[in-house]
Amino acid sequence: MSRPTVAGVARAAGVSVASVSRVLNGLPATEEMVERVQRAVQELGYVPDSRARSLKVGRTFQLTLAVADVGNPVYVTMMRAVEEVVSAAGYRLVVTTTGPDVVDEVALVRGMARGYADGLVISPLRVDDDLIKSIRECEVPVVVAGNVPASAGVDTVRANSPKGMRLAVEHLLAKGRRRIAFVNGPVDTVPGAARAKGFADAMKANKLKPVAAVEAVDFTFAAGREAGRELLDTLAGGNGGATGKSAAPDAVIAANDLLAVGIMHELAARDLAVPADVAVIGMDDSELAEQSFPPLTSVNLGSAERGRRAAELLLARIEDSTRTPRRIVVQPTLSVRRSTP
Amino acid sequence: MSRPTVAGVARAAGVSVASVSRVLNGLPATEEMVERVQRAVQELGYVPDSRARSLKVGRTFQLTLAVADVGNPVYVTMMRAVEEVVSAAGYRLVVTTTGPDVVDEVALVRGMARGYADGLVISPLRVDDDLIKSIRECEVPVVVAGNVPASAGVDTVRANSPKGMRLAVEHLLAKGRRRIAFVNGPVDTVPGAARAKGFADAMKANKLKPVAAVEAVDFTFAAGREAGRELLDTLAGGNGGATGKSAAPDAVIAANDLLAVGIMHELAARDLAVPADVAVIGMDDSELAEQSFPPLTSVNLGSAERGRRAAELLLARIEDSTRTPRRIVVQPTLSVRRSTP
DNA sequence: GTCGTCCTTGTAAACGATTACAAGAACGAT
DNA sequence: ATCGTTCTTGTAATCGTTTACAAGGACGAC
Repeated sequence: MSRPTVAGVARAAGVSVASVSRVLNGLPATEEMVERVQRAVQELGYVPDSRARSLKVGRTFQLTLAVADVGNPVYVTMMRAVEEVVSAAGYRLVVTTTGPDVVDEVALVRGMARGYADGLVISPLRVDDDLIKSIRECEVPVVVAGNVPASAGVDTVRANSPKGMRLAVEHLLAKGRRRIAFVNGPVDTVPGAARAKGFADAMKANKLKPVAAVEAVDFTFAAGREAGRELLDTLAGGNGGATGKSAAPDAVIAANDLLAVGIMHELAARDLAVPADVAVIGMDDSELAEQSFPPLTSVNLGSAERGRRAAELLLARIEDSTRTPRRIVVQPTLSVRRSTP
Repeated sequence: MSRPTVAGVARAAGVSVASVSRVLNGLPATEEMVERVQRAVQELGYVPDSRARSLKVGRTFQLTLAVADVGNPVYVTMMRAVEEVVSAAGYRLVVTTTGPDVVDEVALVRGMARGYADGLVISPLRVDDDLIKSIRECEVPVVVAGNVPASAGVDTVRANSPKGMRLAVEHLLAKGRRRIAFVNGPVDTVPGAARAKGFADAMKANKLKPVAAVEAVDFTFAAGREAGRELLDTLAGGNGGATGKSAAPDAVIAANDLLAVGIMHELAARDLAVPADVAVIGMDDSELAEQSFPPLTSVNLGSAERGRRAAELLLARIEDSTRTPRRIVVQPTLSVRRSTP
């Protein structure tokens, strides 16, 4: 015996399919009708088929959140915020992961045309014209949690990296650190580029020259550790053979928390104390920042708020597809912990 | 102009809808037919509607992975493994999160009847008869990544917690630690219960008495920290007024990595050195274990392999729904890092 | 030339829901 | 008693696919 359908319920209740559908959707019906249908539904254990329903009504009541890397704790913060907003609005949230390649992101956005969900929040690492084009042409509303050109004409919620960088640099400066190094992620990514520029500007504004800057191969812990190694090796070498503390920076800023934690491991391996010898600042202020040891001072780029606002933007656009695109930028704060003096 | 359908393509190509569908699905057709249809598809930018398709064929080519807490790094390991297997088999993976309540899990499993996906991998924290019943009656195949009674008759892949505990205890013993404390998660959860029993058995087998055991309110970092506080306070009090090191355990085993890291923070706050004063062992061997400082010795309960096997089991059952349920248990190993001597 | 076979293509009926429209019932007002 | 209004219910069309079935064409064998 296969799954009951609305027709089966109708038969069991001795009413028409239309009536069944009506009581199921809370449309007006007599008490007796409601009673009979609900009894039949109970009896048969009927559950409506969402595919059929969404085919007819043109909505799935599902929303998709696409992130590049589930291993990056900044996304769990964002995910929680998005989940909260969309579930309050009666949507299911499904999460998919795209990986670092822009082509996969384009494929995902194009794929939305298949009708998987009513909307998409995407946080792309890399952005190119193809991706922007696919977003503009997407069948369903898309909001970008990240930075795309205003000319793209899409809803976005982004962080203010430059200001975040300024917070970091000035905090270090206030603590008397001036030999500041920077470990970025890949500079061909959107956040990587933004942070590179933000860091350069912040340093210039404070009349500082970076003691070194290295680019990790991605935004992961392993890459951070490797970048830390490279950073410290280079510095030791550049000092004409001097080794160890003398040549080391007295502070390093990392483009995200995973990188920062990787760097702290490398510092520890070289017996450099954090924050006594080297202060470390991360970015994202993810759960990892408080879990790391020492707890990591981190620039809070507002990932929770970005998630929340992105979700709200998406819901608003689903409601009214003609509204003019908004570009929200959320302001950073600094969460000071023990990795800085 | 709205989205093109197969009818639109058929009109544009001057052929029938059946022919369009056939070439789209790779069924035999003349070269010319294929040519014309593909041209029309290109021209109109046609993308098939997966809702309609799956309504007709009864499959969605989506699989769901449901986890309790996206913030727990053990799930990212598992998620990666599942993703790899299912995408290789041509399925999309969607991830949803259930929260800690069993009723939400039941709702999710029941909800699968709506046709969201062709199968489900679920890793429930808490299991009751309702949940088992819902799994057995589920319209789509379900495999449980976790422990449910054999009588439930469902495919499961689970860890061997008792053996894992034995690895942990014996490692500590080999290092000369005998004052072993245990921090568990909620004992009304499946992993909590398994680890409680595993720990007790392992201690007994080695003729040891636990110096203390506390139960955290959940499996999170914050709960670990709080449990660490409670543990150390209790011990200090129980020692008749003596404070600090003398009363402390010389080793702590935690039921997962998040708890372990929380405990390490509390130890640090009390100037207890890891591993010199207190050794710490976590479980799950998640990414957090290598990211923490000092890197955490952790019992690898095989989350990646569990994910992989669970996904394979699911695919196999989708293939053949009559096969007899399998119960796979994957064996633990110990990843020794610097939190133990 | 006729017939049978095989191959390609088209027509129309599903899949399981929602909903426009029509029909019937109930009821009060005239 | 008749009519009009309102309210409830049923019939049937529809969403965008796939696919069973039938029809037509090509071709070789007799």
